[in-house]
Amino acid sequence: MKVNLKTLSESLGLSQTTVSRALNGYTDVAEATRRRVKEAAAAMGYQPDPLARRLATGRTDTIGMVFPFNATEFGDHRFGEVVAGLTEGLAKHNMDLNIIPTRPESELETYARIIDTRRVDAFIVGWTQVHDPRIALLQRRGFPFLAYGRTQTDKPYPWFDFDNEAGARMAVERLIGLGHRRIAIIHAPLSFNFAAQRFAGYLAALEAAGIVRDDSLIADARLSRLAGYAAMHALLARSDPPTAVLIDNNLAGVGALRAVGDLQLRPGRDISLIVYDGVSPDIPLPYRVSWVEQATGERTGLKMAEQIVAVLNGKPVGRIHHLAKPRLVPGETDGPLDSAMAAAGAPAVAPAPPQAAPEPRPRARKKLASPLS
Amino acid sequence: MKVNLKTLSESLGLSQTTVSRALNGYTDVAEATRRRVKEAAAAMGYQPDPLARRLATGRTDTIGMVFPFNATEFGDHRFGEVVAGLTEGLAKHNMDLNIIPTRPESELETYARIIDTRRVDAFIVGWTQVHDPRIALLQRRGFPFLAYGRTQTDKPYPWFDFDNEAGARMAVERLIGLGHRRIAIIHAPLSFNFAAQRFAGYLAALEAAGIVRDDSLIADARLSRLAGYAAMHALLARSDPPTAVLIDNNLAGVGALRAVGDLQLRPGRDISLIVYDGVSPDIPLPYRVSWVEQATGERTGLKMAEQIVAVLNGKPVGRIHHLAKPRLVPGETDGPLDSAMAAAGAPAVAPAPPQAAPEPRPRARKKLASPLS
DNA sequence: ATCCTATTCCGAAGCGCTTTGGATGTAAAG
DNA sequence: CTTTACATCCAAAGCGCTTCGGAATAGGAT
Repeated sequence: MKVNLKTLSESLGLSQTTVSRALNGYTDVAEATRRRVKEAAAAMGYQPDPLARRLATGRTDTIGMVFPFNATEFGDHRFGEVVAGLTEGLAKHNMDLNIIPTRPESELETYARIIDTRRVDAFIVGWTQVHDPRIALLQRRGFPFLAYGRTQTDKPYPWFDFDNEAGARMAVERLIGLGHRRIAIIHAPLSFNFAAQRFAGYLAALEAAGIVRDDSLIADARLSRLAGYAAMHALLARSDPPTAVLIDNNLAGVGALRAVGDLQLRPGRDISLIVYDGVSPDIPLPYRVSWVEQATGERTGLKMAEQIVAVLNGKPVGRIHHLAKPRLVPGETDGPLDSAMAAAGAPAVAPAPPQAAPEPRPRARKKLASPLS
Repeated sequence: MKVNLKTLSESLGLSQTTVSRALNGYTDVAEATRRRVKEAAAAMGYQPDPLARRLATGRTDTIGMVFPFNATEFGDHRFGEVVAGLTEGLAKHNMDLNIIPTRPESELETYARIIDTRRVDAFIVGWTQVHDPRIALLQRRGFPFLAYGRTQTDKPYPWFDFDNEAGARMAVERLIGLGHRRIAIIHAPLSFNFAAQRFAGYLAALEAAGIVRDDSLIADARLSRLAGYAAMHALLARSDPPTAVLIDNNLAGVGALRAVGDLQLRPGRDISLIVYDGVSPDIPLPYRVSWVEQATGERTGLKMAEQIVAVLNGKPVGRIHHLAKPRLVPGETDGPLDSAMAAAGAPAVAPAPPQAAPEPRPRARKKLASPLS
């Protein structure tokens, strides 16, 4: 049978008030009583009805994360880690994370609906844009949230972010240190906060080294494997291809590495590659990728959980910031310019691509039939 | 200011009861009154508080889907489609879908917790196992759910499923029709309902054609790209490799195709491949994959939404079933056995793999250094 | 003996909605 | 003119919990 506060308190000979307060850790209840109550509650399997509790307190103890579903993959491999960390971190505070799916075109309406129906206490806003309408909405409505990635707005707001600019800069500086000058970047749309920042880091590193920016080495690519593939393909098909490339996200990174492989080039020797954020461990690759590592997703999630709790506890939002420092993890996909040069001068080491008759081919030169048809 | 039933009804000079009933479509309120109420509600921006409504009705209008997060990808590309369809279908009934993340090891506890705290009206249980403890739990607790994929249990329960056996059978029959005899399968762990069914279809097709089952052509692979890659690699490294392979899931499919590519073999000529469920459109591939198509994820989701609504409306669960028929979509990755034979006899057309000296190589024979270290 | 101060407990009022079981008024039926 | 039958509307009782504002009891201080 259903045991609620009423039955519990009656069976204990106490008032509902006292039982409730005992269970919720108020100090105005004797320790002995509290123990009795707790034991009885456990014995009878009492579980406070969260619906009732919510109505009474106005809180839902749930954090929302609206997730726009397109028909492709459901986020990258980092996303899963972050969610896992977030879940765990929130659990410590007896809170739940809810992922609320939405069609991409009605994302804003979904936010509005969730706010109106008070289904969550706060949001976590991911994949922030430089100008983010979701954050504008949340600020206008005065609804608590934590931005996962910064954005541009006058009003203060709480955020978690990585030092993307520093990370990209480190990566490019390393490539420069290896002797590279023709350094390309494949970046996600610059409307994304992270892409804009990483791009800025790329430019800063070049400028600091006195390398003039070459716009033809800058490839704007959608956030997808396919786009990364196409972009890398295009870069390598040039008559004067870059000797090094920074790919600013792991999805495009997978595609870019694929393109390099399809062209029979060997990363680290024929061309140097650094992938921001690495690639999913579930991608079969014969080498370790050089990458810029951010804090692991789990740690990120845990930290964000703390932050969102702080937000809900009324800590001034202008004070809730965390900037995680990235780290460069050298792998086998970057190397000194010399080796690339040597390779370029030497006879073909890499065999011809499939379907093409073998021929000496210093570097990818001819435009191969693109798989993207 | 906050407008609730009380203020609304007072401003209208009506009772809360009438306003509530007017808004909720009861027939015992005059049409004129209903109109007045609705207009006022719209004008004042009245939104019934779902928390209060839930407490009163006991329903949450939310369907839950607990999702175990491992640190890798967040589901395959079909998952996103299904969720999208589900969301849309539920929206028609003013219901929401909630994805509830959990650590894989505590999945069952998460179910229990959600049930205890009555956060959702019903669950959708995905990735069903042949013997599924989650379904056992839900049945024991008498909690409504819809299984996405069948399972083994005595008690009747509602499910949505694909005719996996027929699908696999069709695929293998096609390969047989193309002349193949040495047909391998790379399958997910058979504890998965879909894998067991597809495997059964594979065996049935072989048997019907009088081909003796060869256990060495049966590869058990985790549900991942990497596992598919390794499995295919192993199959092709044999001295007597198969001439055709059925891969029973799209994740392993990507890996398998990758392995074939890395070995410089051309699918459809050197070896025939059919991937159950196709591969993500975001994978760069120079050919169209032959695959077994199930209903699109969107349609699947929509159908499931209807089903779960039926469950909640009390339709007998033993009557809520849907078996979707798969369809074979021919692509370029399968072909007649002859071509494979011809290729095997002819001089090497495919160049040697990178890092290995070119040599005539009829078919993948020597074990290449595996990228999986 | 009286007054204070803790300490511990509890009555009752919500939170905002749904729903049961009438109450009221009006028109059709007898 | 009284009944009966609808058609409308509403008072009040929950749903199960939290919390405000005391109340009661027991010591200690005066």
